[in-house]
Amino acid sequence: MILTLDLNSEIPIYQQIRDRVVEAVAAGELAEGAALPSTRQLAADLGINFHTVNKAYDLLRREGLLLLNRKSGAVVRRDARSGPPEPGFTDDWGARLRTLLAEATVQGLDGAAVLAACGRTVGGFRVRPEGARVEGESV
Amino acid sequence: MILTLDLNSEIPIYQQIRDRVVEAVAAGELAEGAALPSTRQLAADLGINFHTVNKAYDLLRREGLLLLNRKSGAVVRRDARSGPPEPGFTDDWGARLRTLLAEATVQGLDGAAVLAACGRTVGGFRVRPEGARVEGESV
DNA sequence: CTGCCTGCTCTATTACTTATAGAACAGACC
DNA sequence: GGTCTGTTCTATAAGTAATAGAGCAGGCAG
Repeated sequence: MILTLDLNSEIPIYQQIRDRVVEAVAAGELAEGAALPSTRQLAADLGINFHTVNKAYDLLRREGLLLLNRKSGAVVRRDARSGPPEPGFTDDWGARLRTLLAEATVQGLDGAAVLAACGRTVGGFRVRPEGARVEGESV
Repeated sequence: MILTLDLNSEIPIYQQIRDRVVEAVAAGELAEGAALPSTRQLAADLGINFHTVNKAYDLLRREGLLLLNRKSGAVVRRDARSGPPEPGFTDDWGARLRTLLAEATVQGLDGAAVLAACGRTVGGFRVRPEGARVEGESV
């Protein structure tokens, strides 16, 4: 798992970690059952505090994406093939989608360009249908 | 401009105001040149502090969407027909799009469903090509 | 001219968030 | 026993969010 962060970004570090993990799972780089680095390990690799990684992992756990325990460490709990969204997710997500697409529209991207960008992005996911690099990866 | 906020949301109020204005412009409810309520007026209508509205308007101004001055008050500076995006916008926006679409993918929405949602959302914009309710609106 | 409304700026306070840090505990594994 | 794991506690410094009040300069209607 190559994880690139921008420590100078206005986006909180723990949020960036969360986003990168979500994207990696969507892209098929991390499949269900894949092990993530331990909080202390990842923190050391990224040069940040392990509490920050802990916060990111805890957020991912609350979102249903990670399974955390002393036994197995941090493990991916679901991916794109694990089943339909949990109830309540789609409404919230739809609202955020509306805001984001409105932003592009307002800035002058026409509907076709917006949809093309969406298509390109979605097409970029699931590039590794069977897991490559799912276990014992380093940052 | 009907502006509905959730004061109990985890999303900051000033951010919600910004998002609603962006969506209204994308939907054609506010066209270039349309006047928005004054900061004090909107704050009173929403039952919040005028500094919070000020912060939202200032954010919209920095994004190039609003024009603020003592003469004309708050006026919409651009809409979907005002021209192409400013340089640098698309990269940042694309990254945020990637994160958001990854989130849906991971939660089990398949590519077709995601693109359908995008299509529906974009199709919902620009419903009023010529401005209705652009001037002197209340909240 | 007066009064009012406008954006705009300043200080200030309270509460929460972010990121840091250090310490400790229980369970698993070799 | 030693080392790794997640987990939990306290603590601190810096930043953000939202509140509040005061004031200024300019436009404009009366």
